[in-house]
Amino acid sequence: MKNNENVPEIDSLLDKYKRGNVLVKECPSRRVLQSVTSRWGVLVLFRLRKGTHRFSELRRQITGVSEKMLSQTLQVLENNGFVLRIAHPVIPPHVEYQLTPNGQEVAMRVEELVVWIELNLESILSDQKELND
Amino acid sequence: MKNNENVPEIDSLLDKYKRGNVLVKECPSRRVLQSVTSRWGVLVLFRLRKGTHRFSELRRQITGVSEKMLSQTLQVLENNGFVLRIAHPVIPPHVEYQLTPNGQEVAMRVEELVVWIELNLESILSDQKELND
DNA sequence: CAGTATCCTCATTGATACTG
DNA sequence: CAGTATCAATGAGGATACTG
Repeated sequence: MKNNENVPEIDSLLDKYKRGNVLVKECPSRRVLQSVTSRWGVLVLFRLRKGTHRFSELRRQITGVSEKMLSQTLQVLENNGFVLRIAHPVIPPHVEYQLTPNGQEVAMRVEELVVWIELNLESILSDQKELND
Repeated sequence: MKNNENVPEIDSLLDKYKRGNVLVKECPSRRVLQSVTSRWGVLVLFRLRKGTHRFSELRRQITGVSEKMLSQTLQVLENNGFVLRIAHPVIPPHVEYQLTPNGQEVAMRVEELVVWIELNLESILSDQKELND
């Protein structure tokens, strides 16, 4: 470590390089990207674009998701500041989830990707190669 | 099964519902979406937007990806018709990867998502909740 | 209703070594 | 160079039961 010169400019360059570059393993942006593009993350963001939803609504609308995965996914998105969790202090519990401003921004872009795929599914499927055994 | 009337309209409705709806578990579009938003899939698509690249180039540029995962990811994207693989019959081997027209379309949308995250990283990080132990 | 806790499985991933 | 093959480890994910 001592024979490695600690040149300020290099540190600064490295920081800049790492700040917003998903191609760099250590860059935080890659973590954020993964939370957004995670298996259930995409679908939750996509669904919340339509507006506020309760836990059980999301659970029913996103076919195949388990309670555990949904709750976990929502927590990650909440921790990243994309989803807002609003718990009404009533019995039985009533919790609503909605997008934050940043959440709106990413969800908008996620939606464009999703919608393109949905609309072009036939074209995509016809291009797919057969995977025999 | 016999007491379940096979009404054509219902079948047709079901088909339409399943055709391009990622929220439905059985819908092929969800598989396609996952291949695109997979851990390394996003990064490969993002990188290939810049143009054709060789295997080893991608391997070096996408920090942290293993040979196995890169090759696997490229195969999936190729099978879905998003990536074109061009192998030049020379020794040593020379293989290039580029986007297909459909690949360009998805990659464009992936890029918008990625770039937004990169540009807004600071805002996102400042919103993040602390996850102590 | 909206979760959490626990246990368990198997798919994804990585390290290493080898090949046309 | 551009992979494949093999094995080992991690963690994503599911089933079930329980709780404020």
